[in-house]
Amino acid sequence: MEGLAPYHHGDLRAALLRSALEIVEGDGVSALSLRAVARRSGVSAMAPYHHFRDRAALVAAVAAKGFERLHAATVEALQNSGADSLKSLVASACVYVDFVVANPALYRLMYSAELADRTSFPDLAEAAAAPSANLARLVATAAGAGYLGSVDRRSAALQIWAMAHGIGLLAIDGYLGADPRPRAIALVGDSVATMLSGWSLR
Amino acid sequence: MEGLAPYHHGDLRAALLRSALEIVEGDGVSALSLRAVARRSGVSAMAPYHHFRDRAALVAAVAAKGFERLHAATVEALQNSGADSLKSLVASACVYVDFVVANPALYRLMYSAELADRTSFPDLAEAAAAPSANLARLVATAAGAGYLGSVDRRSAALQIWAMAHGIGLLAIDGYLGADPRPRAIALVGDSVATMLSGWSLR
DNA sequence: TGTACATCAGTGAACGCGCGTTCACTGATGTAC
DNA sequence: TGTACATCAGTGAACGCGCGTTCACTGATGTAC
Repeated sequence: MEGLAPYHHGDLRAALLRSALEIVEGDGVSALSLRAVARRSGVSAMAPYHHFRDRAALVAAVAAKGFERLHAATVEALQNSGADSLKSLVASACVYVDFVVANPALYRLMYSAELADRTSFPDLAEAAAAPSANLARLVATAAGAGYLGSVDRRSAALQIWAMAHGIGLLAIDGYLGADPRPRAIALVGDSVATMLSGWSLR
Repeated sequence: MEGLAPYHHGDLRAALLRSALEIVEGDGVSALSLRAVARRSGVSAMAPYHHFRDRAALVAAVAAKGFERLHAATVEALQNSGADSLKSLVASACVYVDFVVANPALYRLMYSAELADRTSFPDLAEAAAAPSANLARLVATAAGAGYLGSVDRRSAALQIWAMAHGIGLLAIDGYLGADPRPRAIALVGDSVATMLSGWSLR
């Protein structure tokens, strides 16, 4: 408690998670190891084992944090937009892509193959479900307003999600040029609007 | 030359590449190492260095092979489809997604972050350009047939690509259920058709 | 046709690295009495 | 209020692993003469 390196950290778990996010954004998913996280947190290599069962648990916790942030960003944006369901869908797709571009390595981690099976990580599964549920709600509202024509709600939601996912990934992989953010956001906004107008004809 | 283990292999490079593809599809990108490739080819651990400068070169060569296969699949499908540009676009998007679902780990490798910078791998850059060029051609034809309205060709191509990319990835990541192939193909076909009908209104 | 020799494709041992994980430990914390 | 003690969060040494890469080598191939 004298300011320098007390034996007990206080909130090491949170600190480890913070370090993990920094490592991921700085050097990519492959640089994320328990030892690296410990090192960056200024703690012995074994300390993380008191907070994460193994490497997979750490990775899952980081991914869950990512989904929480993504969800929070979307929710915040929706509070500032009106009740118009087309605008809400477009806006949240734009926020989604903006998140991807702002957190490329984290987003890749959230959808990395090593986390494909989430049955062992219920917290991650729960965190990942929130954005989906949000989208489903927006699509249902749009359907109520007649934007979906006869199109299945689940299909509509998947197509919007896939488009945002795809544009975000292409952007961070360099296929949209050196400064992809404005372009990616414009593209996803356009495409969601196009899909809704296409569907409403059916 | 007596049938068993001749000193010189004959075509080790091709054999190594074949092993690499098997390893990737079997155990994922992270299992792809020079040593593993040598092991599976029944050759000493150092032999691959005569054919690939380092691990990155091997990975790039595998990715290039993937793009070649993807392109070949698309080209073949187009020969069997008619001249209708809407049908051609829908068909090649379906073939694209089919390829992704059939070669999940290879597709992930093709778009992995470690290959984002292709300036050091001109062969890979060239292989990756072929599918894009193909799509651009199809979009140009569709534009000529009035399907694009006033929409920019490059934007249209990017949106179609992003949709196929997104749906393919969601499929192989398990978001489309246990047997995603039919569902993924139906989704991408629907969505491309929707986009074209949406655009033609503008 | 034979031979010398350059070239090339493979071998095998060895190195240093960072990693995950185990183990026995020690210092700090908080609670029961 | 004080003290004994259980609990918990951290340490530090050690292990075995697969990896990329280096190095000096050797056996096979093919070509010049």
